[in-house]
Amino acid sequence: MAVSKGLKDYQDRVAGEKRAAVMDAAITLFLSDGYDRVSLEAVAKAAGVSSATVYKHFPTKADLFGGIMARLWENEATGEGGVPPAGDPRAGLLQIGRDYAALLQRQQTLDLYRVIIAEAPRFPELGQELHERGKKPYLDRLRVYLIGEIEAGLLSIDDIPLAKRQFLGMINDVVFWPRLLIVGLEVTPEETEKVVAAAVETFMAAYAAR
Amino acid sequence: MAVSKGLKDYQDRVAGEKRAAVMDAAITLFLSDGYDRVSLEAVAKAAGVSSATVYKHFPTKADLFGGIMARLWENEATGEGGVPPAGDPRAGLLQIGRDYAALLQRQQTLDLYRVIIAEAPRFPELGQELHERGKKPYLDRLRVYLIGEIEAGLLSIDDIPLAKRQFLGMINDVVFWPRLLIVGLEVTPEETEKVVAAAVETFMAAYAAR
DNA sequence: GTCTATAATTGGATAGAC
DNA sequence: GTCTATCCAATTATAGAC
Repeated sequence: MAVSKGLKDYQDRVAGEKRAAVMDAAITLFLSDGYDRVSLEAVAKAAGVSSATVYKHFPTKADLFGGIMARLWENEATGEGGVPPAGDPRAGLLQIGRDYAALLQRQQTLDLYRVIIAEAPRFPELGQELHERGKKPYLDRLRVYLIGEIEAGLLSIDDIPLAKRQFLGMINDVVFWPRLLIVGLEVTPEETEKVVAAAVETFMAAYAAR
Repeated sequence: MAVSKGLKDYQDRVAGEKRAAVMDAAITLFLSDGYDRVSLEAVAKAAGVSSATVYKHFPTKADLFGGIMARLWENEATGEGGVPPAGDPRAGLLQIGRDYAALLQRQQTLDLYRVIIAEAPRFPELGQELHERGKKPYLDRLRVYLIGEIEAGLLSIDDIPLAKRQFLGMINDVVFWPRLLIVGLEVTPEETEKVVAAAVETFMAAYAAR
């Protein structure tokens, strides 16, 4: 009994390790090559297992792909930074804008968006989920923050959802969007900082309470 | 002689028609399914020719894909509308913003961006070209227009390239970007108009000459 | 659970007849 | 130029031994 229990534990541990290895390999490959160009044999090879093992853990390629994306989002720190204190709109907007820009600057964010955009017609729930997990945390943070500043009498905003998107859009469209089309395009930290600061100024010009 | 010349003309005409049919079929398929999921046999079938004929006109699948994208851009009317006259910044910005939003609203624009973003790592020149052909005409139009209004003393802008991107970014991020992730998401004409108008107001708050 | 070996299908690309 | 028929490589997925 003790022996067979020990054996089972061992098998479970190995299975867990192999499963993790498969997922790690799949993440790397899917993010760099896209869904269609990745064969499960390539995943198996990169993970150091046989393709049959891959199929034991993930019935189909689509299941593997879907499982992986969920795991990637777990790793993403979404609520990082929290909501800045009210009282200084420029400072608060700068902080949120910088955090957002930092997320957009990561290579993994770029690869992830590229793959999900490509597969959105075939995996609609993944596109939906990336939108929720990627952008919404910042939209939510921004909403709470803006309401605070409005209550403090420092900002005056009619349509808050629209104002939020304007702010993030001014950043997004320079720092992230072009890099999806032009591979290898670099945006320097200085440029990023300039863009965020300019977004804050334009936003304040429109929405500062008079 | 006359006969063989007539025969050659006939063959040329047929070849041209088949070539056009192949390109039409390929456009439809590539835009809806993406590069990898389209087989050349499917293209041949949809075009009503054999796969060997496809290969006579386009040596490789990549050649076919590249040839098609170039043709799509020819069809796009890029400079439409021209530069609005200076004198009324709100009116001019509204016009350019509406034209831009209209381009972004087309299904074909969405499909094209999706496919090119997905293949940008493998076809870097296509991503570059889409950026030039898609966004740049509006950036150029906007630049010329803004300079006119600045010279007329109605706007005051330090960093024109940045201001341009802010304006288009405020539109783009609401009207286009989310639709790449959330398939089937509709943006109504009313919403679009509201977003464009709001972008104009925010822009004016920041850049109107005092 | 994991592996080796392989089945079954499909894809890109070509040879040769007309 | 176009077609039929086909080659060859790669891919998803499974069967059966350990």
